[in-house]
Parts: sequence; structure tokens; C-alpha cells
Amino acid sequence: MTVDQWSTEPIYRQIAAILRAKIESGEYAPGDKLPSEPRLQQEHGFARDTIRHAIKLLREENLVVTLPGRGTFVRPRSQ
Amino acid sequence: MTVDQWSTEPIYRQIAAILRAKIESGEYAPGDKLPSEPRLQQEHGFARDTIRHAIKLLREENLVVTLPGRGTFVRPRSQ
DNA sequence: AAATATTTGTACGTATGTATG
DNA sequence: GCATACATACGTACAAATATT
Repeated sequence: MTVDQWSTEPIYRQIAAILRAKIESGEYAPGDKLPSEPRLQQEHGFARDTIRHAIKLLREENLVVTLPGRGTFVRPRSQ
Repeated sequence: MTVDQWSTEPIYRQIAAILRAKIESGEYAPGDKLPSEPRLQQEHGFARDTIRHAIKLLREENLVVTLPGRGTFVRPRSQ
């Protein structure tokens, strides 16, 4: 699962989709810390701004919470 | 004082006028930091590009100076 | 306790693409 | 063609919170 640089789908949405899939598959389980922003930058090869945009989407979906200085963590499944 | 979306006056000029008025009234005093671009985005509800365009006008009028990574500041009154 | 490293937050600069009037 | 406006993406720098040594 990689980003298609030439897709009309914005990169940040593609990255969000990748992370979302990993959460839903359990690769990132509730309570797990996601890779840090610099780490995700390395993994996917895009700017921090783009990574942060992706994570912001996941926060808005209540899939993760971000704690300053700590990291971004997978939330417990609701319901 | 708000932006009229339907005015023939460009939005960026309207926003510039609002900020200019606040500077001239002393609400933003010399040395004060203006709200950041994202903050102004929230306040007025337009795109960053539009906010930046407004601030650019104030810079050209020497009303403010912008320091990268710091913010935009009201200049001391000249003469 | 103190210094350093890591991680997220904030802020501006720049460039490009799309759409509209 | 040009001006206006929004969206996306990358770059750079520094601050603040937290963790580590």
C-alpha cells in the first residue's frame, strides 16, 4: 500500500487511508503509538505538513488522539 | 466590521481595511503581534492565500513587518 | 538535578494547480 | 489574458511538552 504520486486523490488523503487501514486491520492496535511524524516522513517520503494533514483527518474521525510531546495513539474502539 | 462576501471590493482588500483600522485605532499597537495567518483564517473564514494577500498590502504600506517563523508586527508610527 | 533528544505545535515562505469572473 | 480565491505540497525555523540519559 503506497502513495500514488500521480493520483488525483490528494497525497494526505492517501496517507490517511494507509494509516486507517493499518488501524482497522489491527496492525496498529488500540493504545499503540503511531510512528512519529519524522518516521512517517521517512516511510512515505513526503513533507511533514502532508503527514500532519493526514493525521489530522484521523483525529477528526476519532480514530486517534495526539498528545503533544508524546505522540499519536490509536483510540479504543468506540461502541 | 466584517467582510462582505458579495461586495465588488476584493476580500483581501476588505480584510486589509479591517486590520488597518485596528492598527490606526490602536487596538493593535506598535510592537504588537497581529494574529497569525491561521488565526486570521479562523476569524474571517477565508483561505490562507487571501489572508496573506491582505497582509502583503499592509507591508507595502509599511504598517507592519513580517518576520518568518515569528509573526507579523505593527511598526512604530513613522514621523 | 541537569542536559540532551524526541515529538508535536506554531509560523512564515514558496510553488503549483484548479476554478471563476 | 488577468485578477481573485481556494487547495495542496514542500521548505525552514523555532517553541513547547515530554522522555531519556
